[in-house]
Amino acid sequence: MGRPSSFDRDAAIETAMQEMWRHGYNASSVKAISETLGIKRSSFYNAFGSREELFKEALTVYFAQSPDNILRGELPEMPVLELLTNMFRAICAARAGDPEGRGCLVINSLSELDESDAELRDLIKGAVLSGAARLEELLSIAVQNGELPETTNVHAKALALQNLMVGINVFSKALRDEEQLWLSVKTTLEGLGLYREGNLA
Amino acid sequence: MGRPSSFDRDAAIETAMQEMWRHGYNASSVKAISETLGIKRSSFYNAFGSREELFKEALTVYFAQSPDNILRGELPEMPVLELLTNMFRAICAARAGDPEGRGCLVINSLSELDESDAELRDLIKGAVLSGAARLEELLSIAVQNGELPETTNVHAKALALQNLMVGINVFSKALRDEEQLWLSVKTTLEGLGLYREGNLA
DNA sequence: ATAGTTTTGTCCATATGTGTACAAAACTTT
DNA sequence: AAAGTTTTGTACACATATGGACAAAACTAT
Repeated sequence: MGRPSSFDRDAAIETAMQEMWRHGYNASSVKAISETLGIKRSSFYNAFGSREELFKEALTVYFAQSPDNILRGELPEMPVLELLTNMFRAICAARAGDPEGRGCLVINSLSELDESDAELRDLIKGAVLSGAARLEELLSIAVQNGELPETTNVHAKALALQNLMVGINVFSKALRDEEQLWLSVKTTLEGLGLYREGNLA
Repeated sequence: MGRPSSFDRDAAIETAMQEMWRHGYNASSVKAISETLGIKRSSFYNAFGSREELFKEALTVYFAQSPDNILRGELPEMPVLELLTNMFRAICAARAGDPEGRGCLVINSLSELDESDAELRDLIKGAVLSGAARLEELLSIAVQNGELPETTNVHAKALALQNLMVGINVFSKALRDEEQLWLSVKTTLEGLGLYREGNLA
């Protein structure tokens, strides 16, 4: 029913997400994205409503493929500390491996968005803070599992971990070498008593 | 000689720096800054040459008042670890104390700038990497002073510290409470064996 | 006061960017 | 084929943004 769309909506979101990741939210104007997609702005507005709505859809796509997505979905059967170590190693690999050095879309947005985009900013803030909350849950599980001593201050360590994660996502833009990046992370993890050798599963 | 400027150039740079800090480099157009300063764009170009040149001058002003400026100037007479602990505490206080939650101008720029501003991006990258180098120097001094054991891997710890610093400057945009922010930092510093109680001098 | 210098206001051309309006195009269903 | 629906192309009105040109304004030094 109705005229069919000339483009694949999902593929368009993926492309738009890559553009926003590359150039940032504000630099990704409706005009620019539309031209990248090879569609008219009228089609853009028709398909996505607004740039802000598209960004939200792009975020969902981003989350699904992000190296820290174990902070959102369900957990694999694996010791928690091994899981965390693997996650951090995966982040280092992804950030250093990106030839464009784009860092993390979410963290870039946290940096970029100011009061003028209050709603999006709060969305991003929420994502970051819930990441910290999730890390705290994971550490609590590790305590229950006997992977960590009962005396562990899981709240403090979760905040430290989230800070480490935010840091690496931005630091990776300046420090382009994966070994150095990982050294930085591993050193911190070891200091926190949270580093575990593990299989790269 | 010649017609006198209608505005204070230094004050204008300070104001422009605050605007760029608030809204980011790209959002700070020549038009916007000129209007904030209450001058015409012709005066802007005449006084500063270009937006990029003004940004460089703004960076100098920023560095001078940044809570991490001990990473550039000369060192106060103080144990190194105490100095570092104080610096991190000062960063937490500054970031949490900023009602606008602007984070750090340099780190924001590292996040924001992409290939299209290659020169500025390299400038910022350099600043961040030289921060890491300076931290490594400081830790080496601490080893020489006997504040740290000879076996300390100063390179690894310096990278971890710089990562911590980058992290806190961005994380502070989501985590607005100074106590929580400091808890995150203190936990990491303790883990690295670099935390020292000290006077707030 | 006159000559020289620098800043400033105004105008230009051009490009980008937003959001809406509306008719033509391209479908589906009956 | 006709009616209904959705996408698309084109146009409009407006604001933002860049950077240059150039004359008027506001000073200093002679």
